Amino acid sequence: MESQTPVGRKITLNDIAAGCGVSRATVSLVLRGSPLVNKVTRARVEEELRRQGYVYNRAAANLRRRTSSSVALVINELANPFFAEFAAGVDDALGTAGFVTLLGSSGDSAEREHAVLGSLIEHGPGGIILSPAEDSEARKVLAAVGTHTPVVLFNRELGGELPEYAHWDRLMLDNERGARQATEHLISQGHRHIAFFGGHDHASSTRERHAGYTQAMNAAGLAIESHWRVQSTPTRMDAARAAGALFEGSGAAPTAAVCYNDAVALGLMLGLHQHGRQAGRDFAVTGFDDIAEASMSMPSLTTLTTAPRARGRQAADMLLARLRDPQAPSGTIIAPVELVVRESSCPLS
Amino acid sequence: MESQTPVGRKITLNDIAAGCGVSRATVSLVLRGSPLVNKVTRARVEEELRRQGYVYNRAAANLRRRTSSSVALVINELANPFFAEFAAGVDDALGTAGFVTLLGSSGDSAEREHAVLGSLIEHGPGGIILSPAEDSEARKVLAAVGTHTPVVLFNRELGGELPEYAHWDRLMLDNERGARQATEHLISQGHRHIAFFGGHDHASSTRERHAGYTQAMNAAGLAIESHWRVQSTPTRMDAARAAGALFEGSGAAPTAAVCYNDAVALGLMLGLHQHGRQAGRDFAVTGFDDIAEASMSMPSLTTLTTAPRARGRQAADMLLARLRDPQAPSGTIIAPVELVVRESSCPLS
DNA sequence: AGGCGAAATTAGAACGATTCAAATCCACTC
DNA sequence: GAGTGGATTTGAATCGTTCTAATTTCGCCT
Repeated sequence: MESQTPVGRKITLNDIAAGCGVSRATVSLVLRGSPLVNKVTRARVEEELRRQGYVYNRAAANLRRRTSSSVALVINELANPFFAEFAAGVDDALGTAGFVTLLGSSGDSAEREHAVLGSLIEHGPGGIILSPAEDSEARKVLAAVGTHTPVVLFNRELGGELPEYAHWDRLMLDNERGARQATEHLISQGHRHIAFFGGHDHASSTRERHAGYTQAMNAAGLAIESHWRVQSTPTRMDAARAAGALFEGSGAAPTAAVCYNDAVALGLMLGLHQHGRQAGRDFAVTGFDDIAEASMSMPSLTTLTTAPRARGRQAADMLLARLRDPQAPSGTIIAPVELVVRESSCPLS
Repeated sequence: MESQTPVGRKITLNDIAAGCGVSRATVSLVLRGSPLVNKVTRARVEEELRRQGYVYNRAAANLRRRTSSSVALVINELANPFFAEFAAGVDDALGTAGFVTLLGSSGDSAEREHAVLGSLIEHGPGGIILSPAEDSEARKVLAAVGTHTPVVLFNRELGGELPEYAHWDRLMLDNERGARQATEHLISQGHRHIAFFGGHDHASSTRERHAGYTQAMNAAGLAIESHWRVQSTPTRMDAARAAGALFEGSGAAPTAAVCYNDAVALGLMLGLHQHGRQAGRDFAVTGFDDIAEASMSMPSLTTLTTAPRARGRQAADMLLARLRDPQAPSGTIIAPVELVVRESSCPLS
């Protein structure tokens, strides 16, 4: 019997109230399952709601209650599987908590990020989860989001100083420890000439991973040649292009490389061919992220798994906790990463 | 001089109006750049907006104007790079049109999809872009979104019949033409014995691709041996397993294969080794999708690129056009796919 | 019949913007 | 100095919900 009119105006509380001879307030109470309303009235109203095909207008409700039921998620590069997984995790957790995700993608440009934040903030999200663009600055982000909306930062630090009254939460990966583990693993495979490949030193995550690598090398008493540090954009293409630089220095050529991330590692494996080497046979490679392709590549890639989907859920949970208690002291969580050994990290031949 | 109060209540039009001795209406006009307001008043108001750190409340505006500035995007599996790219494209196009993206992920479950749609619709999106879950049914989707919100379907048809009053737009891929092009390419490379490898015939996309292959073969006057059609689950593993079947028939062995998709093609290339052949040397292979790995594999894979990011922009554009003219007849766009020739489709040796 | 308290319902003012009609202002002209 | 007309400004209603304070209903007791 539920006939929906194929076409017509939007149905509001007033229509329902009029439709069954009761006040707007009562209908509102029914909608929110208040115990105040009488059983039989409730049934009558519910029937009418169904009959007219009512849909709740959450925006109006939020306006009146001065609440929000959305969270903005701003990702530096959604097309990267790592962040796509992260986004899926965020959306999952927010969804089950009854929040809706406002998506924004910055394409790793601070300028675009600023515009996106400005647009999203006008929709009044309860909070923001931000994976910053490479060159994003604290001051500008703060200007865009204002001081009323809590922020959870993921994956990267912002450039510059954040005023202390803005207490933002952080969820970071244990970059340093991960890179150290990867390096130690290569050392245990017999390698002595190990490069650090890819990424840009001005990004905090790159610096941390490089630091972990350096620590492991120092701890093992191994020297590092300057041409073993090759920077690149964190994409496969650029990494493949940059591979040659590893073998151009005057000193010893490396026999292994700790890569900034999986994309870069896959690109390096490709680039090695053009310099007469084959990853997993006569050159060892490790990545970072454990994207889906890592286990499927030839050779399969030794890397650090970061469980991006779980991180997404975690970031969402941090934000939800903050919404519940805005006054709680802000915190930083460093998520552990785990080494997954596959074929690409062959022993020294 | 722009001092933002680190903490305090949200600023509204009233605060600004009071702050510079002008009415709420005038401030509203300034905000929307109306030519009605005097230069000097405008300057004064704008200064005050900045001073108090005003942020526009779009929800309130939308309520009054009965408009919407958001679009819901529901994806069956966000973690899949193909859909992640698509989502990035959608968000890009919507963003530049001043819309915000409400994200939802259904995890390819019709049930979850229903819940997600129900939740999103309450936020009053102007329209919905839906990449349906595998088992999603027209009737249930319609019940969730109602008849007031335009829908663009992507990539898959819904099960069951859609009432004719719901005129939804569609954006699908040209499976048939793509497979035909791949086949024609192999023929032009000199191949005469060409197989169609992988996929299950009960899936509509497989049937369409297989039809394209058959057309090209017929048009070239080439006969097809029955053992040149090998089915498999569309995964690399199963494809590698099934490769042998190509060479087991009594008739001529194929020298090339059109594969259902890239995953299957990569699996086949792996499986060929075990039957004494090498893809890109003495056996030609094509894929479908142009996943990231296609260009990185050894040999690199000739395939059909679906440009998922461009599809995303296109879907968004279709929806925006529909919002501009709700009465326009609904349409279906079959997006072209493009052949990318790489190493795997070698000439007949 | 009158009174009382609990249960159920409702009127009406918010929330923060937009919009229309009406009110003001301000040179100028005659 | 009244009249005119264009340029500005504004009061008040409105969007669809929530919420407070009040009002109505009703069963039951004396």
